[in-house]
Amino acid sequence: MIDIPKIYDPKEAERHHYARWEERGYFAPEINANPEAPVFTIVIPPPNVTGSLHMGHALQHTMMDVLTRHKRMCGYRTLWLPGTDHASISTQLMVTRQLKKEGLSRHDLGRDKFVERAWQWKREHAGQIMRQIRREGASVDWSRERFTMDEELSRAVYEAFVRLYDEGLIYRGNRIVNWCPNDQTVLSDLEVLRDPQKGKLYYLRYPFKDRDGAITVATTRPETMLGDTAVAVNPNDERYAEVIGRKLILPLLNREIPIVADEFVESEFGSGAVKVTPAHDPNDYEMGLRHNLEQVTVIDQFARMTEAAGAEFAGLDRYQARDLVIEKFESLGLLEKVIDYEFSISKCERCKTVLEPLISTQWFCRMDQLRDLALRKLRQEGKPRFVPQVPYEKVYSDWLENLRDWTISRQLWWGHQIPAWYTKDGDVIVARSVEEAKAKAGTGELKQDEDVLDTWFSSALWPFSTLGWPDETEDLKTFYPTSVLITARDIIFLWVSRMVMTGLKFIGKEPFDDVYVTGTVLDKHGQRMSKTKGNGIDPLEVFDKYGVDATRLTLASVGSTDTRWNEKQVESYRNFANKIWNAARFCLLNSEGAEAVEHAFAGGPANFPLHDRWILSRLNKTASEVNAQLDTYDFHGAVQSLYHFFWDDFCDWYIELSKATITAENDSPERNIARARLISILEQSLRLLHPFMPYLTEELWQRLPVNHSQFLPRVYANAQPTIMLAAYPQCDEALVDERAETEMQAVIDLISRVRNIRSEMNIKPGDRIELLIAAKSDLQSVFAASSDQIARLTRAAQVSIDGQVEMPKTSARAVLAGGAEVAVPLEGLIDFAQERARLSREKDKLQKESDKLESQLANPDFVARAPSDKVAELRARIADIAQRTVALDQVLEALR
RNA sequence: GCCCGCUUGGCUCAGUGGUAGAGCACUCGCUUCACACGCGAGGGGUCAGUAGUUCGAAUCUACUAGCGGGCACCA
Repeated sequence: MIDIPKIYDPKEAERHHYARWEERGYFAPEINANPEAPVFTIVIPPPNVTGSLHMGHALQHTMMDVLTRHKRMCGYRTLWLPGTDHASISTQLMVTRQLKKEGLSRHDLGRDKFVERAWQWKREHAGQIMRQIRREGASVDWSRERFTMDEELSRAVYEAFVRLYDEGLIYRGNRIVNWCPNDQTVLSDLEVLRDPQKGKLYYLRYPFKDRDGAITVATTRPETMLGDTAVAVNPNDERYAEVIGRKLILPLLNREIPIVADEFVESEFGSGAVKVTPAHDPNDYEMGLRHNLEQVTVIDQFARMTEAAGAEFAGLDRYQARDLVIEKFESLGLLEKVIDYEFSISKCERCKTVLEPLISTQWFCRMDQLRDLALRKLRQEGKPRFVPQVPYEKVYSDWLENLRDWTISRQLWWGHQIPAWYTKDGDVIVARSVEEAKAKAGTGELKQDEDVLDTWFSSALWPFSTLGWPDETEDLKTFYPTSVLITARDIIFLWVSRMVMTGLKFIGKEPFDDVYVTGTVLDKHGQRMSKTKGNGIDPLEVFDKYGVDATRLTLASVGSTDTRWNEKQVESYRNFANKIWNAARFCLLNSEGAEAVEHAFAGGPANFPLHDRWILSRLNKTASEVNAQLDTYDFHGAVQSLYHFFWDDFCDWYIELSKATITAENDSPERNIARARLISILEQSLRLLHPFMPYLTEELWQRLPVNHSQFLPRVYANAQPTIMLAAYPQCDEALVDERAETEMQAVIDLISRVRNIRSEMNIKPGDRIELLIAAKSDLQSVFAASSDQIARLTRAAQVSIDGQVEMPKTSARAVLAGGAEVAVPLEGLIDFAQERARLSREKDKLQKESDKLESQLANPDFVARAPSDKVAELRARIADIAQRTVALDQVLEALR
């Protein structure tokens, strides 16, 4: 006899199957030998090499794997391509930290050695997240794993850079940028964090040059006044109309600065006059350009005051300088007032340092043309298609419309060094390689730009650089555009939009048909999980505690809406996994004699017993639902359909209904065919479940006494049987049987009502009862055919069925839909009062429902305007209730 | 300031014009020969509020309130 534990141990299954799938090459698209097969492609959003798996990854990977496994089983050639990105800033941060422990700075090491250390660090750490992805069960094709700094992908980066430069879409310029004084690099607008702060607003007086009095300006950053080169007012502000053009004396430095008029200034705010610091504020920078103002840099790249700030300030930290400025204004009587003020401050997304706007020379990518490509694609062809469309399509297009040029250089060493070289004369040569640069320059004396590119620049090329671009590889032709991108909403701008733009630019096709935006798993208080808050849940710990499959079901259920983490939910899916395990255990313990399971339902359903026709109908409807749900990214709905089918239909009813035949001692053909059918339904259910629960389903499927290769399409002729390559069940319309479902429902209702009587009349579970059933001809034959099962499931010793039955007075009764009645004789046991109360409650319920329906029907507008089938349906329901009410009245009368 | 989302039983969430659902929690009864990570039977919601559209609204529209998010920022 087979020995199967009562409790499913997920670790056992997780240990074995993944390695086997991977070794045998099942994840690679080549496993499908049909060159005509449709193609399904996903590229993974590359995690940082520095990172480890968090809940967001687990969520996205679950959905990607569900889709990939589903399509693979549906006969597609599927490619899910894994990889990581090099994460310039964070990796450099990590390596720098490591060096610091050795008492070294990156400059002590020098660029080459530093980069070598970074590679070493990458080799040591990339393995971790790759192991974690394996643990998830992700069916990614490891043979195509990529890293953004691989030679091939780097080639794509340089190619893209050169092409964009040659077209004038990349340029080098001197502009105001977001500078991180800690990381010592520029950041793009998207890497800036806006952090609300409680601060102060300082009102400073600037005296006129040639007359008494002063103009008051308000500022949150007094130290920047040292770099002021003007004061601006609104041209329509009458208060200041006559001072426009006059000169002020900038206190502390005694610099002469003009009063200019600019529409940007809002008269209502502060004093209505704005100090202008072109070198240290983006808006002032713009204003400075409009009025030809001098740019005086008073803060340096370390956020310290420069010589230009004056001898007293030079070398001070910006915050020390602030205090000193205020102190001096106060002593000069030029500090009008200081008020509390809330505003947002720009911080570095990674290290949270307050950024310093600085003017510096950087490389930029012009976005106007690229943006237009993306917008046109969206407006004319609706691509890519966002799911859910609301609100993401609008979020995406709104952002594109207001797009500014992208700062792509970074003052870092780890990353793609900008492929620009400078000659001694200062000429710039942009080329794919140093050799090409030398050839272009006609000289070997070149110095390469020190900076590297923003990591997102290489990520933007990911959907095609990973497939071999710029070469026209077979992979590129076959797998691009990819089918769907699954990602979190916070990188729609950083990443999704940029991939679309580069894809359209370089390939002429959008990189993916669909973009599915997942919801976010929040903590139990509704807060986003984050490292700094320390409220994150480690998916690996959840895997350990509840199993990977249960975790996957939980995450798939999140879908596209934010959901609070609820461990009880995982527990319930763990229980579901155990339920599946035990259902299979039952089937296996009763599998002796079951032969040719794949032919268990041969011969068509016409002569099958009701419960077989019913479960086939339910199974095929479920297959239909789940296929449709997965095609529309309704992960939550698919999980619900599967859960309901397996637990409620298959376990609670089909298995129970089958037991009468299956557990028979004798080796009869009826018993054996019923056993085969039970296993067949289980086998198909496992295939339906597999994309969500890969480990459990493989484990059980392998144990089934079936000819496994029968379920594998021919294109896998050389593969060992595995459920992951078996065909995904499709709906066979011929097996959808509404009549069987209606009839089965009547049987289920009957059994439920009798159980209700047993419970309410306090009949002991072990006590056998007698059932008297009265039903009209059609229902009568249905009940008659199922009488053994009815007896078993109501624990009845005897079941009598007839058209008309004399119901004993001492019986508990129930009136069913369709006018059927059931009585449970309870000689001497029945409490008349209790039974009357029970039936009255039931009658009240019916009455309430009937009243509601009647009032609807009483409305002439309803009858006139509602669709006729709705009206008919209503009438039928009323009639049924009326019939049942009459019957109930008779029973009540008899109990008097 | 602009834009968006959410508000359904104690909790976490489904449900998008026609009889309010699930899981968990709760009550009662069960060591019934797959499963106590279980089985059977129950209780519990005027679907945030107001007004409207409609024969009919949890579902569509408008407004209000609360919560959450995005974007732009006022120095």
